[in-house]
Amino acid sequence: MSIRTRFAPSPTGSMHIGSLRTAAYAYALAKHSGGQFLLRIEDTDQKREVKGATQKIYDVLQKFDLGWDEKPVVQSQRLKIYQDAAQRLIQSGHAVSDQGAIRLKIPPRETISFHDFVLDHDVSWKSDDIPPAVLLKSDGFPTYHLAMPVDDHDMGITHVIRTVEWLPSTPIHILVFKYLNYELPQIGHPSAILDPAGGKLSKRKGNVSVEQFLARGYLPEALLNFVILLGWAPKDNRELFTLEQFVSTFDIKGFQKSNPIFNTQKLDWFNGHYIRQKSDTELTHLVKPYVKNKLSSTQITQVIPLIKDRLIKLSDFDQLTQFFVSRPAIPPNASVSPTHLKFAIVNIDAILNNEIVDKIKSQGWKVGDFFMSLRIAVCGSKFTPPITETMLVLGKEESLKRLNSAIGKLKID
RNA sequence: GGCCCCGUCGUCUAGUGGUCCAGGACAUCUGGUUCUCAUCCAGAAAAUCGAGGGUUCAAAUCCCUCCGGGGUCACCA
Repeated sequence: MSIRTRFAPSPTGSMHIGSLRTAAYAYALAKHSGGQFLLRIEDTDQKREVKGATQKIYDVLQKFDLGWDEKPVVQSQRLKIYQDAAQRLIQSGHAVSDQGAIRLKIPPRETISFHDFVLDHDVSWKSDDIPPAVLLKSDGFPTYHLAMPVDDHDMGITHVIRTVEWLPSTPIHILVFKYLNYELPQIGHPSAILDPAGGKLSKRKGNVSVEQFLARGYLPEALLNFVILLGWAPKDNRELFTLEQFVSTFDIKGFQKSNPIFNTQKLDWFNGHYIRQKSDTELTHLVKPYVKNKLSSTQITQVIPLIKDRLIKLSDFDQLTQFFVSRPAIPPNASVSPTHLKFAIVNIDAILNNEIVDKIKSQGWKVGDFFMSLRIAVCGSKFTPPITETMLVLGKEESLKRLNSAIGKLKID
């Protein structure tokens, strides 16, 4: 029998980075063995539902190539099914009406346990510790505790992957599966991502939405690679994974049981790495939505090779190329030699043709010193891409203007 | 507080009784390449394996207690 997993988000806003990770795990578990990865929209709380959120879920999954099989199941379209299930539970004596809602009846003095395939051991509870959870709300909508067993059964889910915060309510679900005469699927609880400040990573504490990371210039492949390694690792210490590679090496034995802290330093490294993997053409295309300064399309194309090794996020583009659009101010106390600049003006063609080094040396100057003078005069910064190449992109005319302007300013000072 | 989960370098982790005085990656530091920065390459520092007891010839690996972290106790998921 093939493995069937599902990703079951609630459409309550933009997708959480942790949800992306859970989706990737569920996807990999299914696809590793050629199974199916299904999608379910858990929209049973009318108050929390956000319009457009469902579409966002589809968009994000597609952006990360986490394609799902079959038609997504939408819980709000299955109300009758849940209501019938609740009635059956009442009839079999396992649920009771309570002020318009229907609650699960908890059997006394029983031990409820299951084998968690992520934790890799049994977890058990005394039934007396379990609360009589509401299964069907008075508005006729099911709670998660009813909808999850019913849907996972109907969808033929074989393996449920959800983060540890669900572990405490698992005995409720086990009971519902049992009383509905449904076979219990395999259930596994990967760790929950923790906030660096403590507690679980939440929207209130910072940037946790996938959209925001994308908007800040992180590549999907970098985000995915980063996130799958928060709580999962292969036995051979590999770090770089495409989705396909992740799927093929995925193994439930790779789950780490402790909760990882969401430290994004490594994400930056992944992002820089994947940016450098791109061709100049691809990168030019990718960076365009982030270009807010006034560089023309041609200029962007010319500049990309110069800044490729310096980009950490796509959104760094403007900052790294600022001196292309605005004439820089010469920083005070900058060590710029007017003699260097005059020499550069006279020899501008040699500079642009990359034939200047010997001439610098024959002047008895250090090559580095000379270029630093140019760098500061032309870009107003001590840190830039190679200055000759930068001037080439700037053009002869603009380069001369800046050199002359710098000389003028230096004289005034 | 009750119940439940977890505890290896700052961070993500490898490790399932001996080959571990614990390996990799990020971050950090140093050196090399380079016209600066960055990239790239090389190297260093960094974990008494949460603590204390056991079991064993032998424990990061098994057991117990404690401590610490996290989750959950909604007609939210």
